[in-house]
Amino acid sequence: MPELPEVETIRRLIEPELVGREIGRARVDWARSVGGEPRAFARAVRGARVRAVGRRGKFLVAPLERPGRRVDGALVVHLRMSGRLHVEAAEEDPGPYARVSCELSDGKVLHFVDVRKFGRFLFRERPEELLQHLGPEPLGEAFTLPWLRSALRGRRRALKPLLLDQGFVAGLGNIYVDETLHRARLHPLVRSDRLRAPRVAALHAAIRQVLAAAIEREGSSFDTFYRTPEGRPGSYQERFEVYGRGGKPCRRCGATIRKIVVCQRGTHLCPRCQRTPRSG
DNA sequence: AGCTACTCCTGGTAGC
DNA sequence: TGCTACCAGGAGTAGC
Repeated sequence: MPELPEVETIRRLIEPELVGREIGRARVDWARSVGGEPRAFARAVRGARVRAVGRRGKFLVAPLERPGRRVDGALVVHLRMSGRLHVEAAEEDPGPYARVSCELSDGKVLHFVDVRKFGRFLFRERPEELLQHLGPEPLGEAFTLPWLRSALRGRRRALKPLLLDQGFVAGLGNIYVDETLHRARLHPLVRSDRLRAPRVAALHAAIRQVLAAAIEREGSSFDTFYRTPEGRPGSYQERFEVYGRGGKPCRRCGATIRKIVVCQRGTHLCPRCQRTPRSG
């Protein structure tokens, strides 16, 4: 599902399609996608100009310029499980799952397509309020090794749920947590405050390496959901070491990859590379 | 503080 | 073939 690398790929590809365009009429086919008030949403974005398309964690944030309005505000988009963004010609059919469609001043239309309806396509006068709970960007300057060491020590939580917690670090999801933990040779149930310094360094490096490599390959597509806005699948799934590889041999040691459940999430690991918490 | 369960949704698939 | 039951999955919320 779209995690940081997929969202960043979408951001890079869609930004030139949106920056400088003015939003005209907005059509909302599923009220909850815009937070429940279709008319208020349409009124808020009408006449707004897109200044940029940024990313914070798994959120896309597009600051707007709204001449004559009290506050400029921003579009805040979260794709969750199945959300996609498409910029298409007006006569193009976005299909049955288009939840929000915004006409653009260049004649095209921005469609928010979301089969499972978990995603959000919101307007916020103060977008920072929605984002303030997020932890540091794992590829940003604040995510340093000393920060991670002290943050891990300050919590007493299993690594997997902690890394999935967007308030701890922003942008990791189920796939990249599993891949990261395998790379760092850490079991998902190891308690955060029990990690020794070399393991913390391995985790810090693994998070950055996995995310950077995935962005380089335009994210991962292993089902029909994720595509770049140009319709292309990413290719990082070809590099998966554990995710979706239950029953197959670990490429590093040959042991059979196991699939277990941790906090209601499918969790993939190599029992030899990633020793259980007890055996350290 | 951290855990578990529950909710939101739908397409896909397993089982009959 | 056609039906039902169940599952995945991010994140917010509630209760313990």
